[in-house]
Amino acid sequence: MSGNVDRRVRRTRQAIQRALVELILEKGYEPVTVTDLIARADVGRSTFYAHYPDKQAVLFSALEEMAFLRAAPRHDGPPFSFSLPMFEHVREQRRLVRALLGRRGGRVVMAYGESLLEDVVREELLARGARPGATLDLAVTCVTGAFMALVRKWVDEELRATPAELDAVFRASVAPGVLAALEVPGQS
Amino acid sequence: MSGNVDRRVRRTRQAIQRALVELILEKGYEPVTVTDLIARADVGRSTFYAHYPDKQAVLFSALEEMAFLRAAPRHDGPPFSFSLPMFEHVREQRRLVRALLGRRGGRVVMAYGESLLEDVVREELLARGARPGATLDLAVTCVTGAFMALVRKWVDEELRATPAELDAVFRASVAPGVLAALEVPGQS
DNA sequence: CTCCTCTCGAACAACCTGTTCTGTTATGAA
DNA sequence: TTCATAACAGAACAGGTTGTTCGAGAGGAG
Repeated sequence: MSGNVDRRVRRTRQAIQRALVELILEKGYEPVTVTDLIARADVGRSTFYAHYPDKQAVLFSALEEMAFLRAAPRHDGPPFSFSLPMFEHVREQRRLVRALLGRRGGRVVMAYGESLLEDVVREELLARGARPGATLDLAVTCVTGAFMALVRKWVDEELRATPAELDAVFRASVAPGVLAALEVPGQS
Repeated sequence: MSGNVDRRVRRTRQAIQRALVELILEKGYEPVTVTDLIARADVGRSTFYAHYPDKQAVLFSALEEMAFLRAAPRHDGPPFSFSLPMFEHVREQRRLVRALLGRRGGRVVMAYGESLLEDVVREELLARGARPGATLDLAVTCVTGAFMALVRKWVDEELRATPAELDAVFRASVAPGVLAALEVPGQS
């Protein structure tokens, strides 16, 4: 009894989520219709609405798979060391991430992903001694914006690079300025 | 004869664009229908399709007003000095920018705005002596991503700050790292 | 095996789209 | 001012999507 739910329910939800990812990769998020989804998932129309109120709800359920954006940061190593593991994780789940965060993805998901990452960044900066305030908020936005932009372009294959290269340029680009602006020591 | 077009044409197109901006601010881009648009603009259905093939075409026509993202950078002052004038311009056109680039805006416009800004950033870095290559591409993405993230949050009023504050934190956060990573001197 | 949940598939009204048509009005040129 | 014409309004249209409802049937839990 995985998850304590009927096997049929698992099968149905999984089929719908899988179908959504496939269809987003083919046509982008917005053009995907519920009719497309149930055709691809081979599921009855009423069945769909028994599980999800609309298309967007499927999106959010698929989002759980992107929980790596919530990974707890380490505060002892070099700054923003969440970066390398995340890029590696993104590479492993490239299909999913491209569907959700890539160019063809929806706007809502991007905002959600950004907010997850913001928490990670803010937490690390606070742990390193930054003081809460407007400047911290701005800096967090910069760091998050830069990282997410890299991820978006990377999964869309507008950038060709290895996780290590992405990580190196990302950290080298934002860490010095941000840490100095917040008066935080570079290494612990 | 402004623009050498029939006055009725100007009136119609303007009304439709204005209606789109209003409706995006009220409900977001995606839920806006052509039927909404023509009702708000008080324009006949056939008239709409005589001017635009679809909703998205209106969006792109409104985009022309955001040409300030294409402003030519100066290469003599401090790095990334396009930032302050742009933030000021954004403040003046807050309504429009929020509709197009803000949370309720569409994904396509965001990509378009990002690509405009990327050109500006890349041009400046090349003028400062950076060498073309993968590292430059990554750095440009970081800078652009950080800037656009600030703009998005600012117009959506998730950040409260003056253009000068935004400019200061933005430049302080990204300039040192990026210039160092590209082996470019800090000041000319 | 039995019961109950889940699923199927059809049918539905309501909405939106993009096109076509006819008749009307405003515009710019003469 | 007059006038030909380009632009407009408004209705009607087929085709597609949405979200709901219903009864019949299949599949899993116990």
